[in-house]
Amino acid sequence: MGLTKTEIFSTEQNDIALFAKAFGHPARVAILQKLFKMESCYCGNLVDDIGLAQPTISQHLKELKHLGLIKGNVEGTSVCYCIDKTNWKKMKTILLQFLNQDVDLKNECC
Amino acid sequence: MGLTKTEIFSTEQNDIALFAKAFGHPARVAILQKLFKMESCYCGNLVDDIGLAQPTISQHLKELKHLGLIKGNVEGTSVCYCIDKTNWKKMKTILLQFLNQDVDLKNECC
DNA sequence: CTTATTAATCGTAATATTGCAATAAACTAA
DNA sequence: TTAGTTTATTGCAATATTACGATTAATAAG
Repeated sequence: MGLTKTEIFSTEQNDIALFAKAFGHPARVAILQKLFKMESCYCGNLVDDIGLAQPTISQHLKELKHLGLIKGNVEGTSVCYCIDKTNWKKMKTILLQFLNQDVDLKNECC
Repeated sequence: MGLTKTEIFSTEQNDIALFAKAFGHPARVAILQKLFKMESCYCGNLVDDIGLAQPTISQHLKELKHLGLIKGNVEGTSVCYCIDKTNWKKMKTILLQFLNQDVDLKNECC
């Protein structure tokens, strides 16, 4: 199989999983952290900073872009990437609600 | 390859990725949500609630337990699962810091 | 036009993940 | 002991992910 049965889960559960999966690889975590620092907007900078080949970085960028977490702006032969603040906030709302479930958890059953 | 190059990333980046990966599947999201509701601590309840086979649920539980997010308590032939609040808080601290990076992001570069 | 630069895409190999049937293990009850 | 209950483990098939070399596409510079 290797095929997730998305149809048996709610939209919310699938959304949480999709966003979490985006952060489920250290390269994508590193890319996002660099973009937040605003020091390496260009794809080439990310390739230099992180020790992965250019096609690999490009692939990770594509995933993040597809999820809407980053935006890419073509400048000549370069592409400037940055965080999509609006979508980041939307994602945060969804994930924070999930992470903060423990606040109203009183007792542990075991 | 299919092999993540963990050695080129920081401990923090790998930790974020590991926890996020745990939430990267809707079945594990569903399991945790159920455990927070305290209605289905037993493995069998989870199997009934979520529409996946018992070995599959057992496997997801094993991953969550291995990460320390849940605890399992044997009661006869059953096993009662629940959230490990302490470790959940630790995980939250790490992920929240990552998710809240946008608060001091002033301008977008593109 | 030619060459250089930068990033995306293609193709492919290797590893990881998901899912379940079959089975085993551990305990309970009769 | 035997039969039933519940969960874990094993083994396997199918899909997904990760990574990169080779190539392509697009633009810039000469």
